[in-house]
Amino acid sequence: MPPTRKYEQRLRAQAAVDTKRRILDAVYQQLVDAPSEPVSLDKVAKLAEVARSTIYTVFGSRAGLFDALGMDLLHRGGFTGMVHAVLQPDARQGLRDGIRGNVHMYAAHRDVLRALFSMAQLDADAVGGAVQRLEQGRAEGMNGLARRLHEQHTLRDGATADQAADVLWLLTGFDSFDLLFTGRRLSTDTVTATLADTAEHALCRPAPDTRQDRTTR
Amino acid sequence: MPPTRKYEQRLRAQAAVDTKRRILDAVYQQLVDAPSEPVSLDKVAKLAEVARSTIYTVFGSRAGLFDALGMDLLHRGGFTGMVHAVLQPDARQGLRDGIRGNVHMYAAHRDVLRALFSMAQLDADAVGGAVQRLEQGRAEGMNGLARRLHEQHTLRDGATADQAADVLWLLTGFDSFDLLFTGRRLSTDTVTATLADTAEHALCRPAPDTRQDRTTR
DNA sequence: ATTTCGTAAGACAGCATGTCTTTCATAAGA
DNA sequence: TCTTATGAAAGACATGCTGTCTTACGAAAT
Repeated sequence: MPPTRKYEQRLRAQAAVDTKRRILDAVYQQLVDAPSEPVSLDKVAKLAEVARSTIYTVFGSRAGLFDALGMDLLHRGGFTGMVHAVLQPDARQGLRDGIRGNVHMYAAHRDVLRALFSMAQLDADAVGGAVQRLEQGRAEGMNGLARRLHEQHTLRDGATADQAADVLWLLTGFDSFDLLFTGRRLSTDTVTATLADTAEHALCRPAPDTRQDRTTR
Repeated sequence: MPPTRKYEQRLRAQAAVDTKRRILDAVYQQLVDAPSEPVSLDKVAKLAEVARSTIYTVFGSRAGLFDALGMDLLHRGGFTGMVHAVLQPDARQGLRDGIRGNVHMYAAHRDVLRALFSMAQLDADAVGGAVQRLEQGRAEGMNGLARRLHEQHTLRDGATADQAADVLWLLTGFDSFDLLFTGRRLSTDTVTATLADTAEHALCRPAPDTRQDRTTR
């Protein structure tokens, strides 16, 4: 039967939010503690001090849980600041600041993002649409940046906006970051410098004033 | 008790090799048919027309199977030709030919390699050491190429051999290929051109004669 | 003719997922 | 204060996959 009287939540709604948080934090922690072994909801439930069935009532499914984790990172992980960095008036500076912001964000959540991206590759609907949405936003951002680099006559001779979009898409991807960060054990600053230098040399005409070679290792 | 008399295989050894082949082909096929859903040994066994237990007696474990698949690709996938491409006298030409060979190999086995690499990231010992060995070979190859680019004075001013090795490592990775090939739906030729152009502009002094901008899309 | 070994067939335990039902405690409404 | 809606716990259950083990057969080698 339908509810016979209205019933607005106040305190208990907050409790529900807390439960959600505890569960999300538990998955996050589980991935940080054991980055390269499979996550079972049983462990997550115990870590969050929650019944395993509660995960299902709150997130609907395993995929829903990881989808929520992705959205959580998207909102709390500094994505919005990065978007603003890319959108600043000077496209060339936007390129560098965007890459820097990107790398910092990737580095801060490396293990969790690695798991999310790999899961998405391996099992299409294992993480809901979180990764897809995230990547689509990045694609649009890089297309826009490429167009603005072109409009501001920053691209080198022979480079088109389309080509620039491809290269930017490549160099701002999580995998590119991780290939250098984890694969070559470079610091975040060195990764930033490497990616930014590569992008500028590949796409832009020689800089008028800025020195663009990384110095630290 | 130990074998009481010597017993050399001839015909049956060949049959064993055939069985092994059928199983490896079945996993390969399974990954090509359903690239983004988990593989169960049950399906593989049915596809290979083999008892599931046979997979264990032949490969020891699930990880052993995928490890063998990786080794199989390494030997039959054209890796050796690629190594020779990189090692030719002219380092700069080795760079371009190496990238071209790399991309062709990645494209020919895209789905299977995607699965192997993602599995390796997600679960450390899910594919044995196949991916690690493969990647270590690539790392050494790129270190050597970077050194030779440096010795032949091909690197642009301000670029060191170490930096070149980092960038080459990045641009010859499977993930970089796939970011462009699958993520941007570029053809293998366009991916080759994009990666090679990016590498040259990022690392080399301006080419004396060769035109180095991709034309096709 | 006898022995060895690759393979089939299947039982079994362990673990994870997903669904469902029952129960409890607590805050909101009356 | 009394009732009701609801978040959450607890746990049973079916399903599917992995990994190990045992038994049995048939064909090739001796």
